[in-house]
Amino acid sequence: MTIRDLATLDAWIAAARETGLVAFDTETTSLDAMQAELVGFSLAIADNSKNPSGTDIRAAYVPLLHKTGGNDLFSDGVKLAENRIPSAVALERLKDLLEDPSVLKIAQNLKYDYLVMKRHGVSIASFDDTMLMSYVVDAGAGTHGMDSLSEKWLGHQPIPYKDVAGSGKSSVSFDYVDIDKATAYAAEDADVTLRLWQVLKPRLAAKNLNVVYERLERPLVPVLARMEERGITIDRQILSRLSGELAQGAAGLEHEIYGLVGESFNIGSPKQLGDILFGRLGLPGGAKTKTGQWSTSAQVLEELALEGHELPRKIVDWRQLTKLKSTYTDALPGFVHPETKRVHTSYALAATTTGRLSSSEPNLQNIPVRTAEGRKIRTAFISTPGHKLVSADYSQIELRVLAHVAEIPQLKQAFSDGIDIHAMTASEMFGVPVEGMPSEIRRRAKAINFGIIYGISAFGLANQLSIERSEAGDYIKKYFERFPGIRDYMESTKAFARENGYVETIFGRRAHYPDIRSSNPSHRAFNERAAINAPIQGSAADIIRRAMVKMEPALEQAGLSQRARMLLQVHDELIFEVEDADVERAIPLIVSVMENAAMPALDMKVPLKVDARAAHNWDEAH
DNA sequence: AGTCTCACG
DNA sequence: ACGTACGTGAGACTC
Repeated sequence: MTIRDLATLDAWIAAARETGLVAFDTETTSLDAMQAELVGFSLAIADNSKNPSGTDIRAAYVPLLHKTGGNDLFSDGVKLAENRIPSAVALERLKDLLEDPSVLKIAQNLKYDYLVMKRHGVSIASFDDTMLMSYVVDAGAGTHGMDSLSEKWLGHQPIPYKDVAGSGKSSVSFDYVDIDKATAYAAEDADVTLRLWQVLKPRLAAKNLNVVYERLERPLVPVLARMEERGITIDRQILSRLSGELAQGAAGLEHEIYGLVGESFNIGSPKQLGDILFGRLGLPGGAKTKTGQWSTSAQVLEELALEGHELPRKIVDWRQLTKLKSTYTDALPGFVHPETKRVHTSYALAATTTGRLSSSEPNLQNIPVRTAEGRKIRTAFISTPGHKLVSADYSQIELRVLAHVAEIPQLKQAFSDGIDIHAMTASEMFGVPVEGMPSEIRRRAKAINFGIIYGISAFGLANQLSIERSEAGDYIKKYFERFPGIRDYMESTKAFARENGYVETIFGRRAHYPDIRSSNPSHRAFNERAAINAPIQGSAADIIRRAMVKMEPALEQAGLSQRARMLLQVHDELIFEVEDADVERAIPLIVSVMENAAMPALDMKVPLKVDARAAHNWDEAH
């Protein structure tokens, strides 16, 4: 039903207070929570007040800002629908409900609604998120959007959004959807959300996953919402200047490439490039892509360059410059918010199989760092006047997790003693002293350590080091002789995954691998490597999640919460904006929270180490 | 919409 | 004999 008068809204809110829980959903003008205007909201209530898990659910939609009428009515072409509660009044009532800690609010992807409401002055307290509940129960087994959850658990397909607002060019924002259609759609969403909660709540408990949900997932929602809301400043002048330099560099290379080839073509087209390199010029092809074309990947081109060809190097360089230009210097300014003048990424809490976050629109977890050219992009991420950016990152967190979970004495000892872990690995394997270790030996040991984390294969290691597969196989054999506990750990992880269909992190988070028993050997091997990696990557993800949850209370207690603000997370790194005068005090606190993030719940047998520094921009802080 | 490539941890 | 290093998101090209 549609709620159009205050008395009815009050009655619904009173009913929600009776049962102590209400499903809630916002309807807005944008998928981007930082841009979205609230158009209306829906509520769903389990009617039987003595039995909130009952199936007797009613749902309603409260329109706030729907527009109506045609171009003939007003010069601006719109008029607010009249048959509704004045939005300021409805919002006031809604605020009372959402901020009431004695009523559990249930939403699907709550971070979105949380941000929208926060921007309207409402701070939601006491909530559950069905998307996160599904993620905790089923990470790796499908997506966690409402439509797929409804299909999966309720056998019901909700009204598609495009049936309400249209699609493509003819689509309209939700404020132009008529109220009856909006009600059918929005009320159903709240209804489905409540039903999903009723299904998922007992499943969380049955699988003993409440702790993961309550300590690693749910409390992160407001933390991430605040980070997204704060955003970070970028210097558009720096990006614009870099863009010009990249354009010049790319144009020069383009000219040289056409000169060497003898004609112009689209260098950005892998198809055309492959035809030129391996057809017209007759260069020896390497790997093929899955569609049977010659691969033109950087690795292939680098090898051709090593064989003395002049062209591939220039193509690699051209690719690098155009990548930096299109993905970063040209795209980032488009993400500057018109009002805040900052860039607000969006973090996905339920996107990865392992428990990592992901970042999008824009992705701020893949800002270049590995090349000098790329790092210049980081100089454009700056602190506001009177502040510094502080970057704090875990040192070797995944290898430390591996040392802990696999209980490897030499690794644990090396981390406790603060020894260079790759040099130690090389020393164990090749009998070379750590002092004066040749860099090439260390480089190989480092690649092996990474390979172990990824579920090593001779093929992958050979590829990485550009050596023969047999030689890579010898390294792996040697490694397992020196670290038999790693091989045991990998084998027992595989066995566990085969037996249970999932693996677990140190906090008990599960990552599912439904295809681990595939009869296709390569498919199965792929799942096995992923299953070996997941507890390591996922445990590291758990640890930084704990650090993020603990960070704000710790800053608050130190009186720094207004002066030191967490802005970004990049898997093993947290970036803060800190007032100049507080940097020296904030850094040790941040480091301490991160280094102790796994305690006291977990008794990590390996110390965690965090490096932190402050500077005016991200490049110098990192 | 799918493919290829490449940016990050 | 398979065909792969683990986890992501985005831009350009292609159909």
